[in-house]
Amino acid sequence: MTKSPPKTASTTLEQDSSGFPSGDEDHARPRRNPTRDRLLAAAGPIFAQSGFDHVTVRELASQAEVNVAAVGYHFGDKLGLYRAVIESIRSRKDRRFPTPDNAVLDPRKRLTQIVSNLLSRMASSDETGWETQLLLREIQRPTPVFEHIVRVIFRPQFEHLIETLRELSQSELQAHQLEQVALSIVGQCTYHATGSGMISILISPENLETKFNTNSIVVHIVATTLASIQSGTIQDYEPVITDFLEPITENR
Amino acid sequence: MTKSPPKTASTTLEQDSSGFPSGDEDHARPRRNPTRDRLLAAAGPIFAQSGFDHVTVRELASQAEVNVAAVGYHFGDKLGLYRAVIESIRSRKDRRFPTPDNAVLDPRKRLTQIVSNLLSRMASSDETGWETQLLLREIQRPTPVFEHIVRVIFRPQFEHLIETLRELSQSELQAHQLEQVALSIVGQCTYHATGSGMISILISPENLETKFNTNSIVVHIVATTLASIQSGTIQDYEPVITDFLEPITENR
DNA sequence: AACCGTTTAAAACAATCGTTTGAAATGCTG
DNA sequence: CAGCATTTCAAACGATTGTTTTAAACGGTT
Repeated sequence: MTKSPPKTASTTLEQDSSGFPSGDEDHARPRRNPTRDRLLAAAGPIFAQSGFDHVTVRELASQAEVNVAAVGYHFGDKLGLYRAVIESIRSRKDRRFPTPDNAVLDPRKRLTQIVSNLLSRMASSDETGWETQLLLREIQRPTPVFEHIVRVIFRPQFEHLIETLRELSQSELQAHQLEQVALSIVGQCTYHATGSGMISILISPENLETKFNTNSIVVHIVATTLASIQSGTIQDYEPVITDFLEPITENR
Repeated sequence: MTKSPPKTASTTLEQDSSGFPSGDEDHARPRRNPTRDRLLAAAGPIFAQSGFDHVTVRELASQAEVNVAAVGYHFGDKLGLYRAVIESIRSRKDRRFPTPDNAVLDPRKRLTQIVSNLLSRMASSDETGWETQLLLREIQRPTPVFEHIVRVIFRPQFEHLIETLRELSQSELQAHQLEQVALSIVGQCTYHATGSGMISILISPENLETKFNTNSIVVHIVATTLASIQSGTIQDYEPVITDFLEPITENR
């Protein structure tokens, strides 16, 4: 009864559909604490590698060289620590890419840059890689933090990608077509990251090294994207394929 | 000591790097047994929905209305039951698609059929849907069965897709380019299946229903694929994008 | 009906999970 | 140094996991 943890546990029912600060709270809230920081720093890569469910608090505490009870004391529970990791990712991203309007660049080069950043950070688990991998795991197996992540992290990047595609298509594509192209890009990048285990079995080792490294895949994704959004292609093919489609599917 | 389970547990170290029959074993091995069949039938959709790790043997036994000990008795352990589910998928697939050479069809229509089958089976979890979803989970989080699945289930479909793309490209693309295009297709289908939760947040509800149903996505994927493999497009774009790429990435 | 191998059933097993406890250690203010 | 809040620690809690145990029920053969 004599103790008062700095953060209450998240066992209480959620009042705002996400356990994150709404923006108008006391700033500098994450107080400097050696064990708290050590735990927070160690938790990110561990969560990214194994996913929230498969990570044990004992593994977190062991890697951070703190006591297991430190998780409950500083973050309420395991999910609270996970939320703090997500928040650290967001604040770090905002600090590094404050305003993503480098609109002066050639849009084709900008698209290449987006894809390259996306894919290279997904590929290897280096310093910045674990953040992207953690977000990837959130797509594959959503936690209670999922919706919050999509709104504050994914949506801005998604709209930035769509804006780049809009310039490239010279306003010839409708909004939903731009969204489809954007999702195709993200989907291909995601697949090359999560499906690398299968790809390395399906592709011959020599081609895997020379033709399926990160740069080659970036070139392929950007090339096919540019080919598909150049004038007329999608519009020309759509009715043909729709004819193919109708006789083989019965529902909808 | 008086009992002799039909299947020994897989606790012994693996002798063949996969716990599956090598092909020259006694046929008709899966003997008819009501509780065994009931357990096997119930396990498939459950594994598909939650993944191997998150499924408890008590949930399996409860859904199948059998005792928990039946898992250990008939399949050795939980992984043995999972292996039996995989084997049932494979044998069922071989029976339904004995020889996939419907080469008389228009290759464009054949491609549309492949994508439509892939995507529609990924989308909904109906009778045939759980099989594809189980294989999807295997890609996202591989179990000890992963490599076996890739070799006996994924590789044939992958080569069928590549063969169709080869006909479409009229031998203008190299082998690795066909593989890249095939992976792009599979990647987009996979993403629309696994990332549906995120897509439904990013896309407006009206567009989600009219422009992002299964058929619309099939049309878009096939259209962009056809656009990218028509003569000259990839070859024309590759050097340009490679120039974009070099000044922004430093490694390799 | 008696036998016997096969199958089922309830209960318990050991291990591990997230979380909590209560006391000891620490840090800071007076 | 005394006093007190904060933080750390080892230990244990209750719940849940996959698996095993032991006996009862079943099914076919003699």
